[in-house]
Amino acid sequence: MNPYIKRIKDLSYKLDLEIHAELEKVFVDKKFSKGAHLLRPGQVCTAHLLIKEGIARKFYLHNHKEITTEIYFHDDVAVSLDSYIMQKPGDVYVEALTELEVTIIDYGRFGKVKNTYPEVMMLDKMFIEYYAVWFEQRLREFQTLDASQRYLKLLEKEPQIVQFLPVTIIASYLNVSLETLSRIRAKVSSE
Amino acid sequence: MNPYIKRIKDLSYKLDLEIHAELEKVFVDKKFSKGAHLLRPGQVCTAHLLIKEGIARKFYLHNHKEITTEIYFHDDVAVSLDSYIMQKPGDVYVEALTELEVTIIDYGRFGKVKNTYPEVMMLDKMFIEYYAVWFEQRLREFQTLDASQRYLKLLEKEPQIVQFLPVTIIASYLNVSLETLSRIRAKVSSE
DNA sequence: GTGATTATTTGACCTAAGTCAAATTCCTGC
DNA sequence: GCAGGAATTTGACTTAGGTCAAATAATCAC
Repeated sequence: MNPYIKRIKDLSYKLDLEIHAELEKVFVDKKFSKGAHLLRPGQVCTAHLLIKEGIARKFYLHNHKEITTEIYFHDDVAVSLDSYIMQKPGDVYVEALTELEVTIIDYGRFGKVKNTYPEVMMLDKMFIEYYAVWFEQRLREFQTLDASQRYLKLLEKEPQIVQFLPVTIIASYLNVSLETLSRIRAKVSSE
Repeated sequence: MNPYIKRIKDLSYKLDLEIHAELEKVFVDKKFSKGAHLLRPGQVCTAHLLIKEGIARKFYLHNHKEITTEIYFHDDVAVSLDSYIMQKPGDVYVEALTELEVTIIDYGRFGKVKNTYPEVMMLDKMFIEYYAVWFEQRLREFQTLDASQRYLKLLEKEPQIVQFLPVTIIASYLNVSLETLSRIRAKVSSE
């Protein structure tokens, strides 16, 4: 398991029952159907979205082209970071790629629990740390790897993405054209 | 001013004297000469480095090529995030590009203050938030802009970088070859 | 199953940016 | 000021990956 995730889980197991009970009150489960938008540009991101079941992605539009920034599976948390932190309108979509079940963690209500219990604040901080390091690593991949290497790394690190999703989305996640991705796949599988 | 920086400054002005005094005790000033390495691969990043005077950068090596990830000026904070959070050996250099004065904020000693005063923990969290959003934006620039657009954006957002630093470093920050950067500059200045 | 629609692959061609090499220009120390 | 070295620019050539278009292949509705 990713050491950052492990750290978060370890701490959350240690929380006492009272805190757990308070957190439970903040959680609200909700279902979305395939293709639904859980968040759109212009909206303020007022919640963390914890994925319980299904697949989702975050993307933004650039010159009418969709650029996928993250793909979420079970236990991942979807959030438009800038919009959430500043509570200002964002510019991304969060979209259900399959039938989806999520736990919604409301900004305001979670904030209250956070301010009451330092452990919860710590948990929140660890989440941001994970996010920051994840982004730093992803940036490095763009700086150091060419298209095929990025694909191979994805295949290795997140085979579920390659297995379950159409090339259009994988290509936009790798920041290559779908034709190029198709050629990369042809080459890789012929080897 | 960047809204994230403003948020951090606003909160830090509000801290009461007691906390300020505690923080002061943690700060240690130090000078480095041009070319010095404040951090090297293999070392654990045990401090935040707050730049007081001069310019520094962070970079890593990839295939014997230096890739500059950040460039720091007055009031910026240099830290190898992954190494600092996990207190494990990192893989980056922090280098003084000029004569340099920094305030060193030790991990362990700062941690104690953080755990005593929730406001300081909050301050620390805000710093990480800034970092995460900064990385997310930088990633977007690589995903959506070509070499000239990245250069023009840098010229607009951080003219000091372009003014004071050699093309080699700017090029490695923009992730282009120095020849390409030189051609971009020739074109831009002839327009 | 069959036709229609959508996703993927393949082909031909183009362009941004890289590499290697040579030519300048800019700094230094003396 | 000048010789030597570094930094920068310019030129010629190559290449990864993009675009546009056509051909298959897969999926869905009925």
